[in-house]
Amino acid sequence: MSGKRKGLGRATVHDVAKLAGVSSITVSRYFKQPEIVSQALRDRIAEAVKALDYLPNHAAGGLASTRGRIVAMVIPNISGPIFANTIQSFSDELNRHGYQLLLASSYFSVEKEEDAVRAFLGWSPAALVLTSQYHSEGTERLIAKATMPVVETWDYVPERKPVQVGFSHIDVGRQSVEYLHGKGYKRIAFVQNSLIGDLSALDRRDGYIARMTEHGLEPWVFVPTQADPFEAGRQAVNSLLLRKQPAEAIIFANDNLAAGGMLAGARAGMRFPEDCAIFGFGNYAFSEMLLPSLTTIRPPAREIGEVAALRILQALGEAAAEGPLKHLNLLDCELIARESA
Amino acid sequence: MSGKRKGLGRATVHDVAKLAGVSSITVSRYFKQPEIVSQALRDRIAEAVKALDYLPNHAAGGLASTRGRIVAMVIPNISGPIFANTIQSFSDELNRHGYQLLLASSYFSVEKEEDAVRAFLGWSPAALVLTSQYHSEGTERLIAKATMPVVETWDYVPERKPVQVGFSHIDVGRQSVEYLHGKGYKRIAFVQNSLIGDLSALDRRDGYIARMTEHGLEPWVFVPTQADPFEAGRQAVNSLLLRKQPAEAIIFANDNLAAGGMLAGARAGMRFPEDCAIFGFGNYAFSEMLLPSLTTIRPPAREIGEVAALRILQALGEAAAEGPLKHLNLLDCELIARESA
DNA sequence: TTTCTCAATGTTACCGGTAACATCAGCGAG
DNA sequence: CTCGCTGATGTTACCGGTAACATTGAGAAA
Repeated sequence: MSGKRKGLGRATVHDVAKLAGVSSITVSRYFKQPEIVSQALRDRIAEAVKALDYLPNHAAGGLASTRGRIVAMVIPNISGPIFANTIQSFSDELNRHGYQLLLASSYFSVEKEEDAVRAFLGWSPAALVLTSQYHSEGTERLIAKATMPVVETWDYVPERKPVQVGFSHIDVGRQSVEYLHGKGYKRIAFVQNSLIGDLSALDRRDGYIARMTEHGLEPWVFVPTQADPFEAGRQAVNSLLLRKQPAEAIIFANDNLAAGGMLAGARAGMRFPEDCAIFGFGNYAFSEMLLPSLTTIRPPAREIGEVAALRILQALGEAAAEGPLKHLNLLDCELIARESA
Repeated sequence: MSGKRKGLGRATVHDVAKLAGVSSITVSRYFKQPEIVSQALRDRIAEAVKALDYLPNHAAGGLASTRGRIVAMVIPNISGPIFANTIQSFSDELNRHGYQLLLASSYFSVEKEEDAVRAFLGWSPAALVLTSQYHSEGTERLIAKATMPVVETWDYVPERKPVQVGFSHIDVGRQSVEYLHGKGYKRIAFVQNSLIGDLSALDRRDGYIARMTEHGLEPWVFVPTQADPFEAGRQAVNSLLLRKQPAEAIIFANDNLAAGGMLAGARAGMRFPEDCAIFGFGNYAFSEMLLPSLTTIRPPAREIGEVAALRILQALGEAAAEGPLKHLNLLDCELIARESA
């Protein structure tokens, strides 16, 4: 009932200290390094904490120690079928160690990404996580100057300075070709997604082109004009199959397109894989529920989140159990052969 | 090269102030209320900010003003098919107004939820968002004492003190019955999910039971023992259809179960809806891609996020454009009639 | 007994902003 | 010409913790 400034009205370390008859720093130590506080004081403090319903103010703590327990992540989207697993596992692993997740989405826009990074840096997060290796110049400058660990996920390009946790999209493209080629298919087309900005998908296309060429086969890339993945898939199937020399197999840039294509084809009386083999990417939740179930490549979404969190915790000195080399940063995709190819 | 405490090594308001030849509070005002700073000083400050690459430290600002620009949200899960849209739209709307989202998942565990709430309160978020009306006692106590706005989502029970933004699960159950009853089905079964903890799903079941009873029909609830939704669906279909008096229609607690059931049935040669009508809940991404496409109810996931954000912004005085009553807090679900029922 | 060591605890100042109040210049009214 | 008011800017202290250094006391070593 007096202080000029109001505060939040909550109990502070000082209140706890007074009640427990110790100094405030001891209360602070009770939380950060309980082992250096004597049992007697620990008990008294615990009692006071409970009596006052004390909750530490992390903003104050972070300010004083210049190392908050927040980790910031920018991801293209939350609601898409791809990244949610990464966010989930990343968040869980962090929470387990007492860190909190600050999240924003970029929608594959490097400008939005930069805005988010700028806003996040204001919170001095303990670490910063981005998606892919492609950023704006501004972002590059910010992360170059950043003092906290920076991790790039969903891509693996070890030459870059930030730590990478991901996989090679180019190899995914090659792997898809390899699988279909091994099954005897020759006229293998690739359907790109029309989503502007997802640069990594273009890497997969490049891998496809490279491997096709190595096999002496002619690459055949179709770029849908429809934005809706469903419609785009239909468009691709119509264009690639209703012709004299139809495609024998189609690699879609993602499972959404593949499903759209298959569904359009099925409703038009086509049969897969008899009329054409279908190959996707992403292993979305529905992929195994389709008829025929979709052959695809599962990106290590969950693993990326886990390993990224692990690397960050290590960098922050929370090393914990796991041996430092239990995981490598280059993760494997899993080819899931189902009915469609 | 001197100060006892190191700081983050970044430029501060004081640095900017010195360079611009003003006092630090003026720099602070430049950011919070530019209109009360003279044009001359604004220019000088802007220059200094750019020269030093100054980024405001939000932790310090939040501490001093006791109102940070962080909003905390606890949600059952991120990677499931349901909540991602809510998170996405919520986060987008907040970002648009300069707020950041702090996120944690509870996995339908009220204890985990309480842990998250406790951790979040330490950041003195500007607002707190929870899912559903069911919490632990500890959580109830915490939010009762909380000074910031608290919003509960995905449920609408206006009697409660926290603001609600959601829909009535009981009505969803009734609505499902109504639709099938209107199509002439009598032996309508309900397949509950076995996911322990999702209390709202039980409300849907109760709505089903109530409406069935009102129609003079006998409720018929099947509880799968399998945890995997796919397997659970199969189990339900086998149990409900391979009998003398098979079910004519089945309402599944969610689309995952429905899809699992339909797929199991299809592979066993059953035809839907000829042999049995199938009705889901959730309108998951795959639901329109199934063969037959799934009749279901779309919860207003995206709208919940938007309205929750709007309510919070209003409570924080960021009123902004939207008239206060443009949205109500009780949102509508959309029944999507497709092929399966 | 004296000195030294080390573990337990306290004192002080500071992290980077901003609320509250003070000051000051310019200007119209009396 | 002085007074009072208003808008622009500055001073001071404080938000709630914790780093760095100081102090204390008990037991070990001399």
